[in-house]
Amino acid sequence: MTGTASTVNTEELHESPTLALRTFDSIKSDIINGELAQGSKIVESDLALKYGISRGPLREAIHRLERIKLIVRIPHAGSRVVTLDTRMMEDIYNARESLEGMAARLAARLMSDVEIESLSKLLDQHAAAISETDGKVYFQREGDIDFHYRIAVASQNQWILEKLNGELYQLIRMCRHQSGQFPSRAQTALDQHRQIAAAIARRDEELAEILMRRHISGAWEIVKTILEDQND
Amino acid sequence: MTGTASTVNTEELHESPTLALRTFDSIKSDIINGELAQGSKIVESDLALKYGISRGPLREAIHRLERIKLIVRIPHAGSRVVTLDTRMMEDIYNARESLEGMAARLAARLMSDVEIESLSKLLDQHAAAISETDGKVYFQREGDIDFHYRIAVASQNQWILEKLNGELYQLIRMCRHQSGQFPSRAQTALDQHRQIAAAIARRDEELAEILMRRHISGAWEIVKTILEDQND
DNA sequence: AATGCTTAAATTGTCGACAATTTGTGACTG
DNA sequence: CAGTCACAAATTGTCGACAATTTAAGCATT
Repeated sequence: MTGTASTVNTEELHESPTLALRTFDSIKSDIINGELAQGSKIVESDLALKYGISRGPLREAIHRLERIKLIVRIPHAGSRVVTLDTRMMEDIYNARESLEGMAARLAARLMSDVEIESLSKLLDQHAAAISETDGKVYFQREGDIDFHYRIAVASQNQWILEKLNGELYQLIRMCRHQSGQFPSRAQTALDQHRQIAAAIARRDEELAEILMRRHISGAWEIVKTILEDQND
Repeated sequence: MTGTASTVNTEELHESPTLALRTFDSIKSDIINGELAQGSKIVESDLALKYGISRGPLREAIHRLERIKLIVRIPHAGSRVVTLDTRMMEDIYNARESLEGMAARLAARLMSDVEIESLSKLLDQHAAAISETDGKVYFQREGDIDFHYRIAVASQNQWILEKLNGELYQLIRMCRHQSGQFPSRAQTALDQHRQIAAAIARRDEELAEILMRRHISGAWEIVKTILEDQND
């Protein structure tokens, strides 16, 4: 670990060894950024042409996108980009709450002292970034996910890590990206992160889980009102 | 809902509309039943021949099996049937504990009165089956999962339901099936199920979640010792 | 005899063409 | 004029062949 990066790029940097995986990454970005609109129909031959590959690997890419719920597929009837409604996001946030709560509990049990130290430094960097930009931290989005990502890794639970990082965070990124700017919650979020980190440092599994769950359910309350205001 | 079925078949009964999906189901059964041994190599051309299809749909089936973790895949290097070690099962049970805890909480909040009544009747049927067979309930396996399945449905959380039913339960079934007979825990399990159902009927979200988590973590302690004894 | 390189076999990745299914269109009938 | 059936277009599902990559085996070299 270099310790210099304030944001961790969770994507693979080295080119994927297969066409299908590279295309999967491309389409994933296009969906998250909104270049492929929500609910728009996916026609295999069109996309194959657009990305310059044949239908075989493209189909695999689509299947992988279905796996992480960015695409909805119906046999013989084709596939569409997912449409994020409030109902679905509530499911996501509830699942995230329980999973990350467990992750925080496990992290409190298993994290090494040097990891805990490193986590603390990460939060210092976030604090610095907040005061520098006077609360309008642009990278708060990624920085926030960065903190949660570290907890997930520290849990040493592969299943949970994979679901959070590969699926839930993607959907949350997409939702954030396509819902305009969020109110600057950077300072309160950081405070809560600090409390969680402190509980972990104290090896207080119970408290770490409770604080993490409260943190996420609080975030959901905000997102919920935004989504509801949007659709009225 | 008919109310007559004591065990719910969670698989699709009507033939799947596509070759890939049918083959997916076949291979899935073969893996869970142990006809395809853990860790054995999967060669696409061989399996395609065995199931009488071409490599295209077979590849899709394999991808779906990878998705639910019954197969592990490495690009260009082929795929193998998963090997269930203690480490992995611990991840599974920890994830299950948090997810089903949340499901029980949501069920306590959202379940309709008639659903609660039906759940109670299901437990009566389980009790009858236990006394009939004098504790040696053969279908306890499925019956147990049946109860948990109902809670997952009642949570009305699609994401959680899909992960539990499509992924975690499959792995647990496979683990049970390939670890010989488990000690008859039918009576204690039923008692705990009754307590959970009672908490749900009382709309006590907090208690429902706690009891469900305790129930599952207790089950893990048993499974854990079995797995450890096995590998020594 | 052990190690490293070269080559051959086996296996996966990719492609384009064909078959099966669904969806949309339009004529026909009540 | 509404509803239904048949037909045609578009799209997905399936297949077999070819290309790229990994794994293994065999040979030469130290």
